[in-house]
Parts: sequence; C-alpha cells; structure tokens
Amino acid sequence: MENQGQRGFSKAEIPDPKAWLDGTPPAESDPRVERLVNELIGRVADKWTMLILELLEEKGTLRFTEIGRQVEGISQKMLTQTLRQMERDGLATRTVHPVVPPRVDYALTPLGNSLSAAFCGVWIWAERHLAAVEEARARFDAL
Amino acid sequence: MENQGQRGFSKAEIPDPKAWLDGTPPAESDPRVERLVNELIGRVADKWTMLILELLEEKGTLRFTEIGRQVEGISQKMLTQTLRQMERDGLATRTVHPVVPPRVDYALTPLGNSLSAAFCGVWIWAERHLAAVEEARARFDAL
DNA sequence: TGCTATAGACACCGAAAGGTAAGAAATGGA
DNA sequence: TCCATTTCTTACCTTTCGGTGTCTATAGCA
Repeated sequence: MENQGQRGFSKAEIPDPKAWLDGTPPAESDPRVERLVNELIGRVADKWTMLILELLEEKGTLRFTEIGRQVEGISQKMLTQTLRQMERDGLATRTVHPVVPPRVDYALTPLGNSLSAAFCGVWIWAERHLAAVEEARARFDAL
Repeated sequence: MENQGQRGFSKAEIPDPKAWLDGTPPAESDPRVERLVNELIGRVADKWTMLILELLEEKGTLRFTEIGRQVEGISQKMLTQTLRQMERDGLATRTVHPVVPPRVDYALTPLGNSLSAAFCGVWIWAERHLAAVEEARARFDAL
C-alpha cells in the first residue's frame, strides 16, 4: 500500500489498541471543537460503518462483493456509499486493480484501526449489558 | 419479550465506570447476539442520546426544560422522545413531582453511567483524530 | 376573569434516509 | 454473437426522521 501520507502523526503511534486511552483526558470545552467532534461521531457511529469497520479489522483486506456478502442485510447502494465515506474520512483504502471484471480491494488504514479500537469499549458495553437493557425494556413496557 | 436467557449478572457489577474494560474480551461470534448488539448500538449511538448522556453525566440531575436549554438545537419533540427512550432502555430515571407547574427530573442510572464511560473512548478518539479526518477529507475532495 | 408557566401529547408536513432496479463498461468464454 | 462477471451510478419510490404549531391540565397571580 503506497498512499495516504497521514502527515501529522507517525504510524508508530497507532498500533497499540489502547493508544486512545493514554493522556489527553476529555478535558475540553471549546464549543466549536465540541460541535465538530459531535458531527464526526455522528458520521462515524453509523451502523454500517461500524459493521464494516469490525469486519475489515478482523479479516484484513476484502473486495467489494466479499464485504457485501459478509455484512448481512446491507444493500449495494449503502455498501458503496459507506465505503466511499470511509475512504474519504481516511478510515479505509480503496485499491482498484485494472483487470477486466473489475476488482477493488478495501482495507483499514491505521486511523481506521484506531477507531475500531476505540469502539471496542462500546461494543463490549453492549455485549455485557444487552440483557440489562432488554430487562429494563420489558419492565418499562409492562406498565 | 422473548428474552434469550441472557440474564445472569447482578446490578452490583455496573457502578464502576471502568467496569466495561476488565475481563471479557470481544471474543463472541453468535450471530443472534451480534445482531442484537448491533441493534442496541444503533439505538444508543444516536446523536441526541449521546449529547443528553454526556450532559446528565456531567451535571447530575436536571429537569426537562433545563436539558432542553443546554442541549442546543434539540426540539421539544426530540427531547421527549429521546428521554423516553433512554428511560425505557434503563439508561435514565424520570421522577415526576406532583406540583402545579409540573416538575420532572432526569438522571442517569448506573447503566447510563457505564454507557457514558464506554463512549468516552470514542469521544477521545474523535478529539484526537479530528484533524487527521479533516485532512483526509480535504485530500480526498481535492481529487 | 384571564394570563403565565411546565411537561408533555398529537397531528401535519417537508426532508432525508434507504431500498429496488436498471444500466454501463470491458472482456473472456460458450 | 451473446452472455456472465464486477463495481459502481442513477433514477424512482417508500418509509422514517424530525420540525412546527396547537392543545391540555392546574395552580398562582394581577
């Protein structure tokens, strides 16, 4: 993979799955930054994005149809759209091989890997507390 | 509701803000559970939910209009809807005081606190990598 | 009497998300 | 010759999201 000179930070900073935990506590209150962060999270916390992120994290490099097959329920339109967006946000790379049935490979960038690691906490939370949420819902709906 | 027998852990497990970090790696591959988890994350990763979660985490207990004032841009409809949903999911409590201009207080449950803690990682990620994402976008859009 | 304030419920309506389906482009194989 | 394959794009249409505006109940107050 050649591209993506992520200019500001070195690759060495990312590989550690817990890298996002050290230093820099959430002590921040600039409303402009906060707005940008909100917007970014809103885009990135998208259902399909999270699923594709997980899949690529686990499987490495995959081609278009492969992802479509493994992310159950996604339409081709959403797949294209989501991948394009991830590429634009610098989360994934898109490599086109100029062969005649087209072949396009997708893989995570270091940035994508770090996001995947950050989401890990939410993922674990959901797994661990799924039952609690369902129980709460049942209790709520019973009234 | 058709609870898949996921019950089996006590409330006492939740209060620690870092509880979601210890043990239990994401080693899990039951497609049914995975679907439920996806759905849960999709619901919980909602924009307004995240903002209210943050606000209540920071401020403690707040009443309806207070939240409306501090979550900039939310409509009354969305506020009601989101709070109702959070209550249903067991993330927040709703306390009605039978006084004459009505007064209703909202606060996070331990479950809500733990979710807030889990999202913390994503917030930090977004803060730290905001510039990288914007740079990636600029590069992408320049083509 | 009539006005205000609080926490909603409810209906209407435009905008946006997302699904379906068709087509395009290029080439090897039946 | 014609079809299948792969990765999209585009058009069309339905469903959902979310904003606005109206209505309620009740007590205090002018």
